[in-house]
Amino acid sequence: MFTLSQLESFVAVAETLHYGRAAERLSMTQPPLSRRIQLLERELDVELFDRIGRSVRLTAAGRAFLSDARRILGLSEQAALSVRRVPAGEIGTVALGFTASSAHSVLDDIVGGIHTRLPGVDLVLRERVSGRQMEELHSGELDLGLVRPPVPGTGLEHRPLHREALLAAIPAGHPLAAPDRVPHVRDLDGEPFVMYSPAEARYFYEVLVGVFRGAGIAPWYVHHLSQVHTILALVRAGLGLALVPRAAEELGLDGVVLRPVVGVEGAPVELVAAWRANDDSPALHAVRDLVIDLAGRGFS
Amino acid sequence: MFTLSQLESFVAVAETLHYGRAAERLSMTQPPLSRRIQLLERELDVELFDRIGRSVRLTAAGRAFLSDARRILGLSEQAALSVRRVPAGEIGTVALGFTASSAHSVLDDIVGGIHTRLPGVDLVLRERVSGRQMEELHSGELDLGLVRPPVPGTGLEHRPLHREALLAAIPAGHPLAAPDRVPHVRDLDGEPFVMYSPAEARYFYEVLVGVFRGAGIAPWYVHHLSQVHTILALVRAGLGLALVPRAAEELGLDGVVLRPVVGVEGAPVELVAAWRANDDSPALHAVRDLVIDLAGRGFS
DNA sequence: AAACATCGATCCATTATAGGTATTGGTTGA
DNA sequence: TCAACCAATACCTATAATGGATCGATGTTT
Repeated sequence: MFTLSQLESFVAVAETLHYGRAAERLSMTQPPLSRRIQLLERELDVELFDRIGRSVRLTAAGRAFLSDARRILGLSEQAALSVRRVPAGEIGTVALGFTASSAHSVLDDIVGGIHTRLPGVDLVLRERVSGRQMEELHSGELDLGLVRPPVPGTGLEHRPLHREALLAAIPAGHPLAAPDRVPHVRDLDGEPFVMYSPAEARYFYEVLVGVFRGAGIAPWYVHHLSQVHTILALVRAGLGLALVPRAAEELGLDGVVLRPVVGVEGAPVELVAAWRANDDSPALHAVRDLVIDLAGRGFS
Repeated sequence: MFTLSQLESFVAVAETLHYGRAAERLSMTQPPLSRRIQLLERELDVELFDRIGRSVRLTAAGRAFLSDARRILGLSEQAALSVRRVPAGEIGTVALGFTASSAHSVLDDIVGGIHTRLPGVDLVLRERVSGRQMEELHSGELDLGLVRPPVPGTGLEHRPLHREALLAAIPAGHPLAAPDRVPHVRDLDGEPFVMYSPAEARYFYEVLVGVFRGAGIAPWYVHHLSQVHTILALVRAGLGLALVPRAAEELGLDGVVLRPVVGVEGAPVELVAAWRANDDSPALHAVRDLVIDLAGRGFS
């Protein structure tokens, strides 16, 4: 196989059609350049130049090979440059998992921020429930996950990103939705309630169970669902009340009123970023640092 | 800049993840292979492998570089193979000129023959009158021309390809078109006649003038045109008679009858191939030889 | 736990390759 | 015909690549 320096030499001679000047351009003397071209021609088993007298001309084969040589040299230069950008995290692929509920709050900002500040990073987005994300983080199918706590301490690191309040979702005509009415947790006691599924949305289920237990009440669970927009649809249909994260406001659903609830203060819904502790992918580091930085700024 | 053998070594180690086996595959011993990879890493200023204990793993940069390395090696191999095919004429570009009239006879066979028997040759087709083709052959804009004689002897070589008969084009209702009638040249004397243009179709003009002079007749030129299909359109419209090459039968125009004419025997319309005498392009040689070969078989 | 096997890195002597200087031979232009 | 030019050649030197022996570290076996 020929060498890249042979290609460089060939291109230089092909462009100058003068061994002396080509050698000068290559910072060498003319005799070894002649030898290099000869070796390249022997290697390819093809005449690249016509040496008629003291004039040098490309043969048809030389013309054909010139464009290939330029392409190979260009690719090589490109590869050398871009591989240097990998350890800086500017280039790479990151598989990002997210829960359906986080898609309504922080995902837009994260994807947008990566697109503008890490344009060389390819994001692969996968919607998964938190448990499945943990599994796939371990197996390597995911590099970074946006999950609900808790994160088991075996091989995964994590960091809180975001806390959200819970709001009551009330059908528009319902008495609790009256403008002068301030809903209280106790108002939910015994009421029909659209609950999260303990299997597919275990985190929300447990958060709500904790809230109800703390308040000493017991709503009447008429349905168990996992997706916020489905829950709101049932609320609008009048099947019951619900508690949903504040980000549900972004959905802008008519016919449902979202109200703070006395006794459900604070921001009990937490979102954390999780990743493999031993993952040394520079692109992951860059993305993770960016996500944490965005979280610190409140995901403007 | 790195070398291609460094890339080969890198790919071998990346695929085996074992310096010893990779060295074996490269027909060398392990120490110089270690050094090659180290030099490549120093050249790129990037760690390509993690040597943890006695296991070798690709880094993120190594994975990114692997695909580039494979592409560069593949291109190089491809370039080395294809440049060998150039001198055989199997690869290259040939600019082929042709007259409008030859498009109706031999061009299909030529283009088809090149496509099947010289699939690596790119044909650039240009319709030009014969005179312009000669100019562009000299200037290098064309490599091969399908022209009408004569070809001036300065720097161009040529070879006859094809001879064609002239047929009379007669409107369907005309007395000469009657099935039992055999047209004779003298029938054209003084008749309205759609003539070739002496400027744009000089060859046909001169051939017809020669025919009429030999027969001692003088048709009445009602139009001067250069394209066969335009001439036939005027004949169909009843503006006059015409003489056209037999290939006009391919046009299959209704309303016009094509008939042999007594006194215009033989095949007076000649087509020749012409090319630069000093052109050493292998692709041109291959195409020219193929065209001549096809001509010898009568363009089946 | 200790001996052993495995594997990549290092050291060193040898060989091969590439580069430079001087020169030749052929071609072009004055 | 002579001089200038240019690529090719010959020859020598310097640099770099190779291979054998060995080291050091890391798992593995008994």
